[in-house]
Amino acid sequence: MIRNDITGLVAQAIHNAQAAGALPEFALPTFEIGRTKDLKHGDYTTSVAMQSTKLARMAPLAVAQAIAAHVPPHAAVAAVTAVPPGFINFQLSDAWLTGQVAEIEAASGRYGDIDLGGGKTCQVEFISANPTGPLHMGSARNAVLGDALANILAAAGWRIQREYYVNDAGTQMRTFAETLYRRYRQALGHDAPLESHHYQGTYMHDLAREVVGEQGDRFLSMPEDDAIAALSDIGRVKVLAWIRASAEKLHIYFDNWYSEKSLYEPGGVFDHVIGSLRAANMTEAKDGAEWLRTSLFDSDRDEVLVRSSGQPGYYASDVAYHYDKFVLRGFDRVIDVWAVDHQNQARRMPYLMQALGLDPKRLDIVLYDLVRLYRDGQEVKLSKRSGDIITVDEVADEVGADAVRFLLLTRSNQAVMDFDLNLAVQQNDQNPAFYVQYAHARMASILRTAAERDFPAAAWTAGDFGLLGHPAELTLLRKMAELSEVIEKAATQLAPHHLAFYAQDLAGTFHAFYRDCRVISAEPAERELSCARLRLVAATKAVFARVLDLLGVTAPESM
RNA sequence: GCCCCUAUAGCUCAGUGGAUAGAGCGCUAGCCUCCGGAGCUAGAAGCGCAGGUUCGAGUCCUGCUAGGGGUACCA
Repeated sequence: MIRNDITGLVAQAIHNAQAAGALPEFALPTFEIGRTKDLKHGDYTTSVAMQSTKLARMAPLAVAQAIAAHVPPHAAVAAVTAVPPGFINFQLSDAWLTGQVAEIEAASGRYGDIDLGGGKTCQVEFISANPTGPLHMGSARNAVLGDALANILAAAGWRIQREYYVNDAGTQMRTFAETLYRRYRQALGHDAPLESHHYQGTYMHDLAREVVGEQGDRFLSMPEDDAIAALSDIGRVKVLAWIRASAEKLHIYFDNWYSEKSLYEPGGVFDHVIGSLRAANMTEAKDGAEWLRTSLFDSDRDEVLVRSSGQPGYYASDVAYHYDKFVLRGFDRVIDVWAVDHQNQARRMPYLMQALGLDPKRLDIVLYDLVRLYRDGQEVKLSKRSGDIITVDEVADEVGADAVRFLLLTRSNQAVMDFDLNLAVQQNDQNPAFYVQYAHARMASILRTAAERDFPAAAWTAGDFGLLGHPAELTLLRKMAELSEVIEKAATQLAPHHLAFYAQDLAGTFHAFYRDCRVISAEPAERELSCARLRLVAATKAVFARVLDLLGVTAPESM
């Protein structure tokens, strides 16, 4: 990307200035090229001169001037200026900016992609809600965050796999199956009251009736434990189908569904990993349990792998599952998306990596904060236990998948988020999701209108973008040229919200262009300019569609 | 108690140690002979408190206040 070119120019300029005697010899400090806030300062800026004053034993502005005077020429750079107190500013050339139209076209929908990943593999594991009920809105943030992250990392050069980890091995699953068994008996007219720890939601009734419809009463004659085991499998499959449908409603498609239970099959991953941990002397028997010796690392305590009951603990699943991800399946990198209430678990993950002999940096845990739902100004409490839940399906049906996704993505991860159901459902200018979609629809409309007014695509696809030069056109081109930097920031910080804000910026910039520059002109003298502008509009539409695609929001041709 | 996160405009939120802190909603005043007014322009309005580091702090450090979360052989 162009910013990297400028970084290289600055390094070269310092070297040149030193060779010419304009600067004393000193080691190149680490410096960054930043975006300016105001165009009057150019497009890019660096504070390297101010950082080097002590090294150079010169006034900051004098250092800046010496560097600026030795920047090699570059086609994309129109001006390099040194200004008080010591900034060096770079202005992009109009020719480079207008040339981005051709770059966008050549990228065919992948404009702004970068290569941070270098084609390495990265698994993004997200949602992973217990398969004990429908997907509720608490999981929607996880869903949208994980999916957008996967999109963004793919644009940043990683080969992505999306995985759902099915927590089908623990006591939650057992409780679910017991509940289903009782509801099943109730559905057949038997007395089987629920206890307080069972799932109270009405969906369990529906599930039980469905099972009765398909399987009849055959589980009544079985021993209770056998019936519960059978119902556990049947129920899990049905609930996972619900979850899959809900995810698809939000435009989310998983490449793989991984069963926690499968870790514990005889001779399976767990047996394998605990064997190698024992061989490496990484486990220790203590108080009747078997512990992973994580205190060998930065932790101040060990963690239980096998409880004194003989059952593996939860940490054992984490160990075995991540062993499978890294060692057996060979992912170069793994990202787990977890709610902030798992923060303590997240803290322990690096120790697990070290115990397995893996570099902890290959694993990122993305924590996100809670979502508080509001309706009519009142907070809507979510409680799966009491059955008082708001499902993803309800909200997606009411609000639309695009609005859900966009609104959930316009917050940084680690901030408690208020989600206003009333606001989201409004299909008007109060809803930012519609603001960005409207911009895309407007671009589509301009191209349609052009075709009706003697500007078919064939007339302008070779339009001369060198005719572009109006400030509003250049501003629009500048904004589009930022995309690769936004993708880099979002990918590096694992923070998709940067894309959501960029989408709003880009929409605003386009609307300003639309106001200032008439695209379709009937004047013969302006026909060439119209063609150039139509080409710009088509390029903008492509960039906008790309951004919406990364966010998982549809780009409508009309609305 | 200890640990983590958060605190920016009336509201919901952005803000990679840099130059005059931004956006949407709401409020005020304007803008359609002509490509989509679901749009645009202008205005009022803000970094929780106190120190520190730095040439420079909304951003880094310390303390305080307030809110959220976490501190099991649970999942």
